[in-house]
Amino acid sequence: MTGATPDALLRLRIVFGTEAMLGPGKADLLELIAETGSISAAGRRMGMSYKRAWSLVEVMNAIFRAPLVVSSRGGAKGGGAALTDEGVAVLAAYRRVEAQLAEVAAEDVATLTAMLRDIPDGK
Amino acid sequence: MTGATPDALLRLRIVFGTEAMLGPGKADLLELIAETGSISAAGRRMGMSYKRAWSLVEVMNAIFRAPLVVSSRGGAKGGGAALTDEGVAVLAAYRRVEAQLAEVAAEDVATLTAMLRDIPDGK
DNA sequence: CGGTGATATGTCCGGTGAAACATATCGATT
DNA sequence: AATCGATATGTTTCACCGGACATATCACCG
Repeated sequence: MTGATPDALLRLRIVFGTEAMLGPGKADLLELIAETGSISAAGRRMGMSYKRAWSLVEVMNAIFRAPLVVSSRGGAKGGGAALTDEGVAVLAAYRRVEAQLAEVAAEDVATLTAMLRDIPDGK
Repeated sequence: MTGATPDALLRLRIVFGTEAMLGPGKADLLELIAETGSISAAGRRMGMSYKRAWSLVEVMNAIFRAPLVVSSRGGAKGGGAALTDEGVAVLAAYRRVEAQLAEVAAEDVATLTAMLRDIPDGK
């Protein structure tokens, strides 16, 4: 039961190059980092190992000119992480596209759903 | 180098249940089956084994009430496959959503692209 | 009736990505 | 200086997906 992402009806991935891409996983992670102020806490909430969460952050920071996440070690609470302005902007852009997608896709998705054999779980 | 899909800027996946989903791979496959009249030819074009192509078709036919692809064995040319009306409809719906997505996402995608470190290949 | 070419399926095997485990490091606070 | 919690990173193991093979089957046509 990895249960990575609950189950969004529409999953969007923005592919930049061969390696660089932004999907639901990284977006959710960004959001949770902003919310929790910690990479590990964010990863925990998503049910992924700290290692994985951290490596995703590493990738994101690598593909963008400016880092999306800044982190600090040590200190009273051990450390922490936060989104930079760029991180906030990237997350916002992704969410915006997601929302607009949901809007324009609604009709066709309804059509497709109606053609399905059975509804696995009343989503 | 599987190189399934060259590199679409926007990859869309419509998730129905836990197993049932429709993404670029299945959509492209449907399109190529319609075009070639053959599962194996379609798979070949996409650089995938016949087995894989066939299994994708199997899944699609399973999750929808009516099969999207009908196939026949034997005959002068050995056999063949074609899309049903439902198959055509599903493909059309998917492509429509894709197109609309590209439209509404253009601006934000441009923003994100501008924030990237380097352009891998002038896509 | 045998050749043909594509569908239909099964098995095996290897590579890949992720999980699991293991540390090392840092620095404000106490 | 000792503690604490989170960052930072390496290594090893493992499960799973997909590719490569291997066949069986079918029906039209020459």
